[in-house]
This record gives sequence, structure tokens and C-alpha cells, in this order.
Amino acid sequence: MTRRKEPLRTIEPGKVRMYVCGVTPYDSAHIGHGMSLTSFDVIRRYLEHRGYEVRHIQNFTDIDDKIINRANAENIDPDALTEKFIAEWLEQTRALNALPASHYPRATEEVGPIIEMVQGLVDRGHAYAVDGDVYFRVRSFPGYGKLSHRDLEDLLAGARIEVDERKEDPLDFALWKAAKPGEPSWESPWGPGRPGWHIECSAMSSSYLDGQVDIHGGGADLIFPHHENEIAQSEAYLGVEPFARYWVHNGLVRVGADKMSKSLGNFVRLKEIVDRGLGPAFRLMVLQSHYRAPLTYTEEGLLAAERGLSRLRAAADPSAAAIAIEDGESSPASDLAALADESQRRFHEAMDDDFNAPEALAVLFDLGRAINRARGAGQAPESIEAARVTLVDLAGVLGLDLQEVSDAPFADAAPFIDLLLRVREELRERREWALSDLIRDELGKLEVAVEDTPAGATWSQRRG
RNA sequence: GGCGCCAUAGCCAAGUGGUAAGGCACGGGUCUGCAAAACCCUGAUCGGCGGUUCGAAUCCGCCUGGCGCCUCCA
Repeated sequence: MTRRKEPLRTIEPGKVRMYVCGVTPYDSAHIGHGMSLTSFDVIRRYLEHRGYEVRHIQNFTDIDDKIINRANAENIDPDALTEKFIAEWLEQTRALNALPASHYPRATEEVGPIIEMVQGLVDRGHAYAVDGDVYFRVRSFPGYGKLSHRDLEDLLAGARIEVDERKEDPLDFALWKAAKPGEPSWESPWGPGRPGWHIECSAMSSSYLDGQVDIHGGGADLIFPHHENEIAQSEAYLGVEPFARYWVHNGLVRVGADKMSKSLGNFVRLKEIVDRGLGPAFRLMVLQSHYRAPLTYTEEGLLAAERGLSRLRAAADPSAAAIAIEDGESSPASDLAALADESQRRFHEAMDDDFNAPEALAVLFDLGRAINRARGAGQAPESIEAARVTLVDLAGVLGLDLQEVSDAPFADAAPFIDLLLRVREELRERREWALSDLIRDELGKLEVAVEDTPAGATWSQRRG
């Protein structure tokens, strides 16, 4: 609201009520949704890490024009359509290692409270009904525009859509829409109809978070009109101000110089990334830029993140052996332990400052390097363990699982690859390097990277 | 037209008054049969101009370029 960072003071000490605008399940989610999901997941994880109890609500707006149109186009029931995409969303939530929300209310299951709220607004003079529609009377709410910092006259001047003549004022927006023939509808005091776009979030945040929320989140593209309208509805209805204490908006994903969006048709589906097993890399890519800033998406950037991730994974690998090198200047183990504490501190400092994940990640990369250096200097695994555990734990706070084994795509081929490597070991003992290198090179072309270590050859998947 | 944001090394990207994090890529080196991984070394004065200040990437003004919102959108 103030467009500034502010210290977090919650309604109830130690507890955070967080509401994040979810998706309208009429199509597959794209990476913009993935970014939002990841950003707020990290915020939630960090708050929990800091000891807060977080009630996290994410809604599904499972009834609106787009859903109806799409369902008609595919000649299926709207419910069938939304079920499908809700299931897909939950699946991708898992694939991106985002914690599930505490509740996932759906607009269609909250029609009662929505009607109640609309009625309340009518009763209070903030809304009026016309031909089965109900509109919010924007001019009745003095604070309108305070989030997006617009004033009413500017909005009028910039209006680009045709004005519905039945509205008292062009700025008024629909709380309830009368049903057209064939559309899903619910009975209401104004006749059969369905909720307008913004009201579901107001109703759901009220009923699941006791009226007022601490953190209300969503993409930056929701600031206006969605969140502005939510504020108007909720504050006018509840008589509580502010309805949300902290508004948190993630930056939008860009493809090249442009924003990625459905309307521009330049979107990348989350599925395409998840199906390739690059979910974790996507998370790292998102975290490498601040949540408020726009994220430039490129395939190259995704693969770069995948490589960065393997670097962290390697440092976190408990089975990585120290490679003894006769180096007099190996630092004592206590230095590494001290560095682990220092990393802990820097990590918290970064995240305490408006969830600066890029900074926090830099700390992890630094710690990883120190661990590798210690191994290179031949330090005993026991003396490295504390730092290693710190690395794994802190990465976990960001939702990065460094110990995850991601050879799944090659699971079926594993026995054969192992066999090839055994043969190759034999060849290497006989110094038949041409042939052993051929095996390594050919496997490499199949994205199987072979590495010879003092403990024997290992392999792993490597992309790009 | 209104509101607002951004411009940092080849790419991505932190840093909002005290002298430029991190990742990826490139080059050199150590290690290796050769590689890979890992480690070491190497690179930017922060779009331009002017101002404030002992001191600015960081504050102010102007300019240039790009983007977003004002209409469905995470």
C-alpha cells in the first residue's frame, strides 16, 4: 500500500494469515503461475522456518466466462473442465515442490457466503441490483484506488471498454451476474446467476481467515482491478481497514522483452518443464531473481539453473569423498563450522529483508564452494558434516531438495548403463582408452555423464 | 492520454549514500591416461548529461531506450 518494505507485524502474534490468489482452471498453468506459486511458497516456508504458524489459503476461481466458453467449445461440462485443470495444478504444485495450501476453497463451493456478502453490500448501500446483476457502487467507497494509486477521474479518462448503460457509473463492477440461458447458475435474491470475478476472493478470505488477512498475494497484474476491487468490497462489507495488512505482488514473467501472457500467445506451459524433470531447476531460476522483479525466462536460463543446481547437489552429497591432496594449508575444521554459522546468519539477514532469495542463494553457493574446497584439501567428512547439513537445511527452507535423486528418466536404463561402465572399467584397466572413451562419449550424447573418480566411475543425467 | 516500473560484465541477476553478491558461459591453471567434477586465477564503475554530497550504481533533474497497468490474465 505504501509501496515500501515494512516490518511484519501480524494480527495474532506468531501467526500469519496468508491468502494467495489462485488460478482460474480453464487451461494448463504456465510458468507465470509457476513463478507465483514458487515465490509465495518460499515466503511461506521462510515464515514457517522463522517459527510462524501460517494459514495459507489458495483459491480456485472455478466459475467464470472463460471456463464456460472453453467448456462449450469442448462440449463438456464446466465441472469436468475445472476438475481436470485443478488436478493438474495440484500435480504441478507437487512437481515444483511447493507446499500445499492449508485450504483450497473453490468459488462454486462458496456461493452461500458470496451471496451473503453481496446482500450485505446491497444492504449497506454499496451495491445495487439491475436486471439480476448486482454492481458495486465504486463512488460509495472513498478509498477506491488506494492500492493501485489511481484516482477515479484518471480511470474514467482511460476507460477503453464500452460502458454498460445500466450501470450507475462506468467504474462500477459486477458482484453478481445474472445467468444467461444454458449457463451454470445458483439461486439468489436477484434471481439465478453466478459470482462476479472479484467477490470470490473477498468472501473466501473472510470465511477462511476470519475477515482480515496479514498477507495477500498474487501476480502484479492483479493489482488493478482485481485487488483494488477486493479491497473495496471487503472493507465496505467488513467495516475493517485495512482488509489486508501487507500486499505482496510477484513480478511477471517475461519472454524476451515482453510480458508473457495468454493474450500475447507467448506463454510456456509449466507442464513442458515439469515433464522434463526440470521442476527443481525452474524453482532455482525463479529464486535467482527477486520475487518483485520481472523474471526473464529463456530455455538457456533454465538450463543454466539446472547446472547451478547440480553444483549445489554435488556439494551437498554426503557420499562425496574427500580427495586428499598434500596441501599444507588445509584450514582447520573449526573454520568450516564457523563459516556454517556465518552462512546461517547471512541467509537469515537476506531473507529477513523482504525475502531476498537471490542474496540467500548466493550464501548457499558460497557455502558450497567452501565445502568443496575443504574436501579438496582432504578434510575428513566428519569435519565437513556440519557445514553440509547447514547447506542442505537452508536449501530446504527455499524448497530446494539437494539430496533428491533425479535419475528417474533413466531408471529403466540403469542396469544397462551400469553394465557398460563395468565393461569400461575393464577396458580402462587394460588401458584401452580409445574404446573406453568411446563408451563415455556415446553415453554423453545420450545425456548420461560419466565421471571417473578415485572411488570408481559414476554416472548421472546431464542436460543441455 | 493517465498511473507506474526498469536500464548493473557475453547472458541471467543481487546491491538503494561509503566505494560493485551469486549463477551460467568464456579464457588460463591445478587435478586426470584423456576427460568430467572440484578448486585457483582472470572480466563491469553500474544507459547518457547535469546537480546534491567529503563521498552516488545508490538521492534530485533532464534526456535516451525498454516494459507494465488503465480490458481477461499469476
